[in-house]
Amino acid sequence: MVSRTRNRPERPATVERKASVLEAALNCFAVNGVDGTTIQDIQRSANCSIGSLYHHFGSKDGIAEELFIDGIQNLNRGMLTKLRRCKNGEESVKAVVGQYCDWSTRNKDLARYLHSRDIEFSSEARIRLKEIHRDYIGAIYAWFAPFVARREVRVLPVDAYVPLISGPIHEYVRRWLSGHHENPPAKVKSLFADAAWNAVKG
Amino acid sequence: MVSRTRNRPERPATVERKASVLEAALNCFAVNGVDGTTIQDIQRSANCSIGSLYHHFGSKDGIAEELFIDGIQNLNRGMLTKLRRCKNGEESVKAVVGQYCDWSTRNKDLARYLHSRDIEFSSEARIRLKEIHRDYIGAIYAWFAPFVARREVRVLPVDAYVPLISGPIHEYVRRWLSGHHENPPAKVKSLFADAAWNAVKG
DNA sequence: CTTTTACTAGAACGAAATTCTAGTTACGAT
DNA sequence: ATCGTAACTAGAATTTCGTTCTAGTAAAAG
Repeated sequence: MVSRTRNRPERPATVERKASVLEAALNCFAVNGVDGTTIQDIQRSANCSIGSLYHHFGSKDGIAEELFIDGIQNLNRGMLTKLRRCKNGEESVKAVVGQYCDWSTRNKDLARYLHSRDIEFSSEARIRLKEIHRDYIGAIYAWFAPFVARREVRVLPVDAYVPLISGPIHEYVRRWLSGHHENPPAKVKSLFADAAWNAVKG
Repeated sequence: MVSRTRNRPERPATVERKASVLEAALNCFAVNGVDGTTIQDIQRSANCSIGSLYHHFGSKDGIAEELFIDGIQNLNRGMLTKLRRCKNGEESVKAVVGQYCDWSTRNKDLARYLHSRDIEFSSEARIRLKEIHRDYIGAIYAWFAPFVARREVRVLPVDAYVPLISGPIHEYVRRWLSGHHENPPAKVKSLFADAAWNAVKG
């Protein structure tokens, strides 16, 4: 477990195989849920052996964790890239909402999986996730700090910004992903973007 | 499975036993997570036999489902009761936020469990949950309809109300329950209540 | 060319969910 | 009151499924 993640670079075949396993796993999870998916399902779907799975991921939860972490990082990266093209507080707040809509629509299965929280994370993975979250939130706050400083954005308890800006669209998307309502996020994007800006503007 | 749920009323001892199993299960889930809890853990903790568990609940997921459904209904009931004491749109919207804070604080383990989504629901349970949700949402909309009719509350796409009103506080509470921030919901209750009202007032 | 290490393979193992068989207890009908 | 039936309890037997283990093959390093 220790030696696997350090040292030598992975062979090209390894990178491919790991990617194909994660893809296969996501498909299985999307169809049968995490618990409903067996190691054999993944192994068959990825055309590899059990030994290979365990060599690369260590456990079933290991696969689930890596998929989860990759997904979060993909989402975060996209968000920061989008954000850094914005010129002011209003554009930024609205971009957060818009990007979340777009990403979730483009990556439905992955979005559903990230919402599902069906994974028993190892303590290592939990620590890793905390780090990722801390770094991400740090970058986000750093981006918004100037807008708050010049009172473009309202001063609030730090923990309140994310819920106020992203809470409604998260809730909407979660419901949409589980089939609760008709309109795809694109249809309500600007409504929620306006509401978010309204909630935090100075 | 079919005959169990119809026909004869349950004996008093049965009601007690089922309740004690659900309580035991919630404790185990809170400590070790759903996956980390074995049937034996529950069985020992509830002082009953494996046969008894399977007689009453059919499976481990059956226990998890019933706990989930009971929890949702408890939450819904409390919300409607609170709501029906309100006199106007503003009071109602703010009551939704306040009641959610209070309930989650009073029932931390259950709230965490409801947020966890760690359950593979059977199709029966999924249908049941849809029904419950439909009825609940129906009652909520019926309550708010008059306020919308007289433009106390803004006219919006139906699917937007819940996310706009409850989205932020849901997000906040979810983060609080998983240890992300300091302030208990009570501390930010009025902030989020005001924001919710602001988002939907006419 | 040899040695080492990454990687693949699938049979064997063990833990935990579920099923099965054999009961016991409550309760309505006769 | 007692008989028959269905609710309920019990825990051993079985099955399922994640994980480990042993035996290899392919590829890179020396």
